[in-house]
Amino acid sequence: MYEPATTEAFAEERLDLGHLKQHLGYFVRRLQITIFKDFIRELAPMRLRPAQYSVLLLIEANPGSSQAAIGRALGIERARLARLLHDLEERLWVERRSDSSDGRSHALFLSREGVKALARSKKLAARHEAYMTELLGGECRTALLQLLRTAGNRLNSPA
Amino acid sequence: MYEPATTEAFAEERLDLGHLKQHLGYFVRRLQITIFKDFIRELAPMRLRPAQYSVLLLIEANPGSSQAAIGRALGIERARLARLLHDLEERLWVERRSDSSDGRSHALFLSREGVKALARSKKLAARHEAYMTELLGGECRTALLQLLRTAGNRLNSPA
DNA sequence: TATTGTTATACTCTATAACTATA
DNA sequence: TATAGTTATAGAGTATAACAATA
Repeated sequence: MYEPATTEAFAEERLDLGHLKQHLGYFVRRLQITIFKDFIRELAPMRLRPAQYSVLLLIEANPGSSQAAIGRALGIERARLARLLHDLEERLWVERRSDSSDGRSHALFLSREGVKALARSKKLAARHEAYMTELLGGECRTALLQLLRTAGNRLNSPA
Repeated sequence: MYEPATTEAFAEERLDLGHLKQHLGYFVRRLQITIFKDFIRELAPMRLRPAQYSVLLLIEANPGSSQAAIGRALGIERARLARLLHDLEERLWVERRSDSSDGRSHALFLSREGVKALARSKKLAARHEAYMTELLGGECRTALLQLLRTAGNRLNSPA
């Protein structure tokens, strides 16, 4: 009657997610963890975490921005951003210059080294994206990206 | 020429996300944070975090499961799950009984109080889902849920 | 040897509060 | 008074390693 085999198979069987299957947050969280783990693994040679990478990209796209503006755009608390930038400044990748028009603000720029480091990081990030695309399938990834942008717009526009 | 107004508007303008717009992980992370914040806010009366809630749901759907099985299903490290369950056991919501067939395992069950607490929590979680649906739009939410489940299956099936 | 569960440690991220200096 | 930036602290989540008990 294959009882032993059946028992073993049962032991390996996936558990029922139950009511969790109805929760968007559960699937979003699992996907986010998977993506970040792979990103962190791929970017490990640059010792760059996702938040640090996102800050570099925003400074690149918006040179001279204040810490407050970067923090608002990325949803990073100013206290945390201050320490994060301190680290990037120590690596000589980011420069904080005092803003002439507002003595409280720092204007942020990438240094030459920062530009080079970001270029290397982008190549690793592209490998990460390629691997995720391979796992998810190109159509699935594209559809997800589209939907998530829409969701982001709807969640942030009223604010 | 409206120069002052233009300057003010520019100061309030959203920054360019730059290359970040190409990264699935960025949008997934932002959505996950938004959803979890609302969940935590709504479930605050139960002092229940997302991970704790997911564990309760899995025990409900799979009574008698071991900690190892629950941890594998949810991707929670056994070390963390041990402390998480210790807390739920202290509240008298979860019971850990020794498994007769395997002396190493604990079989997990909801207590009567646990069942009641979970029922109350589900009502709050439903309010959270309703609010998120309101923000995202029902069609967007349904499409997202569908896509995220597909993504989850593709990411977990090879493992 | 491998697995289950526990304890402990360290690091990241998040959330506050308190403080300064500027506006 | 409000904002920009800094520092400090505490809590949650994650990743390890080490250990005892059991398989």
